[in-house]
Amino acid sequence: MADTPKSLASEIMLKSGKPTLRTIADLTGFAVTTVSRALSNAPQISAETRKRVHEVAAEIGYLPDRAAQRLKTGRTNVICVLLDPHEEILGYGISLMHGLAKALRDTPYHLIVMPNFINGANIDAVRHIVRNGMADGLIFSRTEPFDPRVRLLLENGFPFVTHGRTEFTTPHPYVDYDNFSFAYEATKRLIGRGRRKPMIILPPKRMTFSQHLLHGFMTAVREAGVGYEIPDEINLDCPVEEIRDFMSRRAAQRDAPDGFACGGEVSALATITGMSDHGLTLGLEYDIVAKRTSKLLSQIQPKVETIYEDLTDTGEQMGRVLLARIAGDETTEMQVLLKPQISFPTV
Amino acid sequence: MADTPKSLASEIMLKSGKPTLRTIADLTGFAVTTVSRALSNAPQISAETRKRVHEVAAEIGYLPDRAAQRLKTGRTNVICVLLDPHEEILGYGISLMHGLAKALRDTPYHLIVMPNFINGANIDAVRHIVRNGMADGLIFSRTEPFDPRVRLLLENGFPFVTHGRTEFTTPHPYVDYDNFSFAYEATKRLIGRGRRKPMIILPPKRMTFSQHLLHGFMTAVREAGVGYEIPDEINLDCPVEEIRDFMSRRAAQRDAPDGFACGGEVSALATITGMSDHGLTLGLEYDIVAKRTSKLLSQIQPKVETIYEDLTDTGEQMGRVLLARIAGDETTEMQVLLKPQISFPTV
DNA sequence: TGGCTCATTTAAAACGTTATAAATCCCATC
DNA sequence: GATGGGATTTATAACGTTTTAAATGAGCCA
Repeated sequence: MADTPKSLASEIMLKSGKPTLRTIADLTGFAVTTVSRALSNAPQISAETRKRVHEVAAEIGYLPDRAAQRLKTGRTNVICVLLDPHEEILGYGISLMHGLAKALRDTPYHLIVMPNFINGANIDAVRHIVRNGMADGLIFSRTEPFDPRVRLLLENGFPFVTHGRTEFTTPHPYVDYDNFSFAYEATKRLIGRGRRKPMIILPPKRMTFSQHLLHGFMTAVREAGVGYEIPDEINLDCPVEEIRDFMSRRAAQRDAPDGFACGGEVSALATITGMSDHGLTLGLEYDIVAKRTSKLLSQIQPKVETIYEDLTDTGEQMGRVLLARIAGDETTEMQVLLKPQISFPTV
Repeated sequence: MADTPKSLASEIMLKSGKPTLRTIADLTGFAVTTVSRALSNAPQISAETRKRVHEVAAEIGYLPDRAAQRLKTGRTNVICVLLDPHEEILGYGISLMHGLAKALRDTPYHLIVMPNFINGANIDAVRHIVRNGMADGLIFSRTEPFDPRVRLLLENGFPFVTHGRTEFTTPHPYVDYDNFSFAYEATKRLIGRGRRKPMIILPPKRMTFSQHLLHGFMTAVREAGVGYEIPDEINLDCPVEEIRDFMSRRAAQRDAPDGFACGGEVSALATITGMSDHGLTLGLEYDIVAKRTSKLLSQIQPKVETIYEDLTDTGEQMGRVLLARIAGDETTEMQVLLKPQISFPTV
């Protein structure tokens, strides 16, 4: 452990642009191997050496070269998130990513995004990532009961966390929102306000959470013994104008619904607009209870009752679970079901 | 150039998990160097060899190892996008990223996102990326006239494209929206509808495009010789409720504005809500012309006139410009100013 | 002192690619 | 029949890290 004079230190620093293990080795007099070990806190390194190496590393601002680490270890230190085009609206995707990034802070992991250009579960991207080891873990939303992406990942033992559940018998990590409870509670509130014919706007049928929402809705409806309606023509993924037009048409017909459980803020706004085309007023002729994922709706339309889904928290939990899964941690609970905050939260 | 029998081929394939240059070399009988050259279409390789190597590579699904390439060349094949928390609303950030990803398709570039957790231009993230060569190029929004990030990047010759301009004398690549024209046109429309006291809701003053908007607004106002008002208490980054409350308060006072140029859809909705608190109706007592970046507003509130800003296109152009900048292409125009589509586009 | 163990440290190889420099080969030319 | 040169191909050395196996040194007992 040579005590390097200042001049030598700066000379060594100047010669090499970016500090590497070699730089620290030259500076301390240790071998590269020792430096590597000291920095990764390997047990066989003496406390004194470890301390000295850490000091020098901090001083010269050493940062391990990601490419070299990745090449050697096979670990990429990359988490990949698959982004669906439907996540564009109202910051859905960004909130999730923000939460993810929060969980990944102070870890070596980087977040790379792969937007899905084609519609539906993009199995090709997943296969590509798995086959070529492009990431250490995968995150995606909008699962289907027998989602081919989940099957592929399970078969290959590739770490991932879904936002949404499946119906495979093999359990896998997920962080999901309890959409049954949401729909059940939302519908009960509508009925509680005296509405006798609630309608629910569902996501496309193929997705798992569509079934959960439907189930919650039907449970509430049957318990109360009221009528109900489920539109076939529209879903939460439809363009705003289609939902609005549908509501407008429907309002003009007989036996129009008098309550709406909306799975998203946009569909709630579209419903209000469509209904108002026929002079129907929110709070008077009908009510809405909607899922709230941003601050927008409840501020713009305080008459819409909302139940909150915290997507940033969801993202953060997904990150946490994925890191545990990658680390092979068996103690962490890998399946998280987030309960709706049904206690009328204020923004 | 040995013609390898099938059995040997499969044997070689089996031995090594992931195909590498070595695999192709063994399969074709060429040296690793030759294979590398053939795949990168180096001029000194014979057409015949090149063809054969490409064939085999395609057949076994060879993909170059990113880590090895990065280690050797120093190029990361990564584009980093800095995400501001204010980009959360209405899919602003996601649209941009979608466009970016579109430009990066069929290139080796991956898109990594770094959300900004602290408020304001986060120079630390930029310094970290530059110093440690974490990416080949950088993308960010919400520039300030003398944005420290731009200065740092210019000083280091690091490739980047901003969404927004600066006032540095050294030119740098940007893709911006002509916010002067937007504000000018929006205000003229308000005046054209007979409004005599327009108001504009601006982004925080420190950002360059705030000045552009202000300038456009003032030009229109002065040309027409009408009154105007510019609120000091609120800006486009404010939470929805603050804008709504402000509008509500302002509507109650004397000489309330009768026209609003809104730089975002959310502020437009908040304005409508705030005004309606005092029984003022859009289209009757006042008008709004707003910037439209999603399908939401114009469908929900057809009475709000909108002028479109295509953020997906913006992202795509930014990607295109950045790739050209990285490639050192001098012919590509590095400064793009997107004109508002003032011709009353339909969604 | 020699031999043994345990605690540290080290040298060398490897990950998969590209760059540099050197080696072939083929053919035309003297 | 050598000589030179252009066209191809190749061996070797890196890039910065981790891993494997080997070396060094100190302490201890015989």
